[in-house]
Amino acid sequence: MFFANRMDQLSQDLTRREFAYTRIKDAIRNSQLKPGEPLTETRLSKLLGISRTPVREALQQLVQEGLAESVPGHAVTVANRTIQDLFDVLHIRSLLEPEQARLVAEAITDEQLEALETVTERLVRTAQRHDLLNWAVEDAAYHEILKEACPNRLLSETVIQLKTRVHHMANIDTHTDPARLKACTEEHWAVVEALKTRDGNLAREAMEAHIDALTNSLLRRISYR
Amino acid sequence: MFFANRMDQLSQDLTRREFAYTRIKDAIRNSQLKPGEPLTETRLSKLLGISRTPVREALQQLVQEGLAESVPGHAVTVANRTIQDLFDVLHIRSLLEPEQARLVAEAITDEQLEALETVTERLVRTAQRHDLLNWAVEDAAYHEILKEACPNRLLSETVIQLKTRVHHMANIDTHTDPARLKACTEEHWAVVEALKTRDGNLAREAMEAHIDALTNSLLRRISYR
DNA sequence: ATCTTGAAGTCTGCATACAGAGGGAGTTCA
DNA sequence: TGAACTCCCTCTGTATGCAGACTTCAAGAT
Repeated sequence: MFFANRMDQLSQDLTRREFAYTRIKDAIRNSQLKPGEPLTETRLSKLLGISRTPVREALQQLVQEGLAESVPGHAVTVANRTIQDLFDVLHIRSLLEPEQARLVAEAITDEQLEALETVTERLVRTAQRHDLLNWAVEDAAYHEILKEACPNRLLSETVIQLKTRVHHMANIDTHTDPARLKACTEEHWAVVEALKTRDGNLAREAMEAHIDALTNSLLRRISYR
Repeated sequence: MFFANRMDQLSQDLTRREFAYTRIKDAIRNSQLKPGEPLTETRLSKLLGISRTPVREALQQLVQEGLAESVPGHAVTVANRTIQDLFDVLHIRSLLEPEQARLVAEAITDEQLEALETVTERLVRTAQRHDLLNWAVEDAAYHEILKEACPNRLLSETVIQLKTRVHHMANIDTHTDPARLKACTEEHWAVVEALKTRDGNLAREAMEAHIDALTNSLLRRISYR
């Protein structure tokens, strides 16, 4: 279960709420908690070895982030996302991320560029091993750097929030396809290369290409069903 | 204070948490709670006549929506937004809302169009009276209809979320200028007219013009300082 | 056979108790 | 005078208690 080693709740300087939040979120992401499954406060608090209060607050946060759903006066359940939700997110990302790339290109520092290259190299390595778990971790780091480098922080935060919203669908997502994962990583490289030129339009186009590729891959995937 | 008549907490079928949430949010919006002001749980719970638990949950929600800020192990404070935040939000809106308008134009029903006209008429009336409070209410209703009519719900929800994030800055916003309020309302009309043609591009352009006007008005306003 | 009713158990929403952290005033020491 | 320390008070984070709502399942009524 997702509380395999529950001991780290004290070793970290996390609050119990943050502890519960990350554990439950991870469990949703790797499908240990399945869509539609009720997230009973008592059950979770027992599993996590803490009281209901921080669990309850963690659940509230998950609901607001769209990973869980709450019917008033009823148990919180794991959100049941559809393919359409994936497309909806991609559509919004296609509006936001190219512009984000443009802004970043015009503001990124040398250190940030370097960090971005390091992370992208790690993306390549995890992609080669088809290590989806760590690929996702590096992808998050990638976006974190973009967030730092983007003058419009809210824009970056919105992008990240959108991505987490459907992150637990990674298994239906394009990334289950090894070839697609490789291509996706190359697209990341292309964006980094564009950022290095500090040409806003180039970066925007590279990111547009990336989102388009994601969308097309997903379209192809569902047409095969 | 914002708890002027605390009695309606029972008359409504709201949970205590929702009650606290709306009260505190309204108080932030009309500046009864000022930016930077600490939102002590005990104090608020006494003011609202409820216990700390639902207040705490309401505060958490406000923090996640960006209306309040939380330093771990420290009191939640009212968010201190800057003019730059307004511009950041406008920038994102300029990316999202025109596309939303396009999607809505291609999907809106006759009934929704009618409802939109009704609301926009009310916008005109409140603008004429310079009734900022009710103007905001109607504006919210306007966006609510767009949300219903938009095939990409998440897009609409993101827009609304962005707007609420800086809503409490309405006093610095363009709307304090009567002429601007009138123009803004006319821009709403223009969008509705475009939607009536069900021409996606027309609607997109009308919305673009609206956001541009908002941005320019804000730019002019701050250059006068 | 189906609908109604009801009783037990569970769960949420809320209140409250408690411990530890943090901040401030006053005091002590340099 | 100023720096540091201590005590006190308040506040947050968390645990737990309690009441009402809901579910469930089965027995009884129609």
